[in-house]
Amino acid sequence: MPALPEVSPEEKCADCAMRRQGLCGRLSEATQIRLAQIATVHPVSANSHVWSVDRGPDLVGVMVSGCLRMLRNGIDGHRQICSLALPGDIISETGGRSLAHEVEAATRARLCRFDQHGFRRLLEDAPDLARAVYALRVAKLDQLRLLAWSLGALTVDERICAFLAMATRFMPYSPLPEGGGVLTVELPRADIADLLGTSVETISRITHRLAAIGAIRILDPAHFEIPDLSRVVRMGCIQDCFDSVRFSSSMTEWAQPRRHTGRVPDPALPDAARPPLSRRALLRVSSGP
Amino acid sequence: MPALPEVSPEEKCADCAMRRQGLCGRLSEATQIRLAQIATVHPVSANSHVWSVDRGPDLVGVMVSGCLRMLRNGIDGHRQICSLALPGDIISETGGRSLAHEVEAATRARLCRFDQHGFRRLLEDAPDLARAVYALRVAKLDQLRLLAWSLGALTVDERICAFLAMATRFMPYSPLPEGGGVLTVELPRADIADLLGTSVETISRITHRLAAIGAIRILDPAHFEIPDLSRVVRMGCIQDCFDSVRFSSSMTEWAQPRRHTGRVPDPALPDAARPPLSRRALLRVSSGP
DNA sequence: CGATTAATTGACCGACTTCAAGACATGTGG
DNA sequence: CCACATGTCTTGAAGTCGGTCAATTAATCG
Repeated sequence: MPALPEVSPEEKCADCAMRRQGLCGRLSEATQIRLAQIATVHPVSANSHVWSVDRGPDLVGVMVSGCLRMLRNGIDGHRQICSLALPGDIISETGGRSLAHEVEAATRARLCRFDQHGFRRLLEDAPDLARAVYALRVAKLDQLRLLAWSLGALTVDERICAFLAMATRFMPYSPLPEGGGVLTVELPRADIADLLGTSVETISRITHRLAAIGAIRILDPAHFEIPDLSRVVRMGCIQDCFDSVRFSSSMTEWAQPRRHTGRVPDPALPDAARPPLSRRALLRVSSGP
Repeated sequence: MPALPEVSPEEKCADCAMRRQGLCGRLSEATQIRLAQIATVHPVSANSHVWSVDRGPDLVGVMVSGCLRMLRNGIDGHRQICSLALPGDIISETGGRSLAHEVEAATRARLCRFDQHGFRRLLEDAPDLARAVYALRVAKLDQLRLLAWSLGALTVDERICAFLAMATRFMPYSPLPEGGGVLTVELPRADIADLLGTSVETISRITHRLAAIGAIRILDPAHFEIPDLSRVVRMGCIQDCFDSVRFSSSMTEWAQPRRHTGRVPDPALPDAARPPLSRRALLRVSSGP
């Protein structure tokens, strides 16, 4: 790598899509700058192994783009994804005493990694960072409870509906003028299956069954049109928590108000950060029913 | 209630079994005393409703004895227990934005409740309390990951073995001189079923199948003799994490060393805190093979 | 354009749920 | 002390959801 000119911490984060969301979005300007000093962005290719409890060094950082999967393998190769790390989410994997699991890239991703010791020091020193980390952890706990509940109490059909509905909250979702919207599921079928405790075949069968009854339209394997989101929410039995479960990618519901930053926040940014729909999907959408 | 004589905070906790375990066990003497000032112990009868996300006021406290279940109902009455609160565990349920769930007493229990505002103030003021709460939350996250994994990746048989094995870590377990030990499962079958995402019938069938192959002996519905724990661990596919997952009831593995308290810690206390085996179970145990 | 991977579709079958009834323990009141 | 009621646990029989295996189609990429 050629030696780049020195970049001030402020500039480093200037064009980062996650600057006002997730972990960083909950930090004061001052803490953000101090964090930037110990941060480096790492690109990660899809399906690459990011960390494992056995031999990995400690890993602390925040997701910038893409998606990681935290999973645990069963004896027979049966995998269960326990958590997804989405843009804005904090990654904090410390070796040693913990449930054995691995962290892999589900898609191509970028991870903003922090120096381990620097982060620990900053954690002691900056109460807003400590609070942000704590809040994100509490949110993850809720997400995990939801997952455990759906795995234990819902049928596969219901789980898939619940997933599709929730995915509109943490994955690219473009509302359509006629109502409803187009959901871009950035995960391959195998990962959805491993998350929902089922098989790719069942996912396929059920999504097509959902399409048959008009609950969704399958534009292509990664794009679903949802004409009536509330219907899918109901089919997933998550009416009671659809709005209240929090994801770091959707900051609107977080209790803490946005701080005054001295600049006018750019409302277009969150949408611009999303990858555009594929050509084909756009075609199918614009030539809708 | 007759007016009791004033009790100093120190005396209040003097004979509490959880004094050196769980949340309280991780606090400095000073913080413990300050916490005692805002604490009151509440007995809870089995199956009583302790809290629900809808209408309950905020609830903060620590389990002293017994067991609570945190659960979520499905549309058809299908319930999933997402977490168990065991002695030493912190209970901290704040209303409002959160995954809708309920907290019920799985057994007769005692809950040491803290004044909400006092606790929040103490949390800001005492870093050891904040650390303890954080550590317990991280542990719960691990437990929940384990649950999600077992629900998604394991067969029912494996889940039951994993549960029985883990239960030796967080429920009364008396090692026997000949090796193995007797596990007291304080939960009724219905709760085990709701935790493992199965039915009481299947639990019954599989435990008896396990007994048939000699993996366990059923002394009575609540007492299982486990001749070879490592075998059950292997059958539950949790070799890799059996020792490392932490529970507040088993403090030995926690990283933080016990603080100097000025008294010799009583090694008999943890065992004495456990309820004794029933008469019948003792009979069957002593007249073993 | 072939080669590789991902997604779909079909057929089969077995594990687990469900429904229903029996066994067992515990408690209550006469 | 027994009869009766209640709740928990166990056992049996039938039906089905959903996983596995195998084959086909579609998408992706040198």
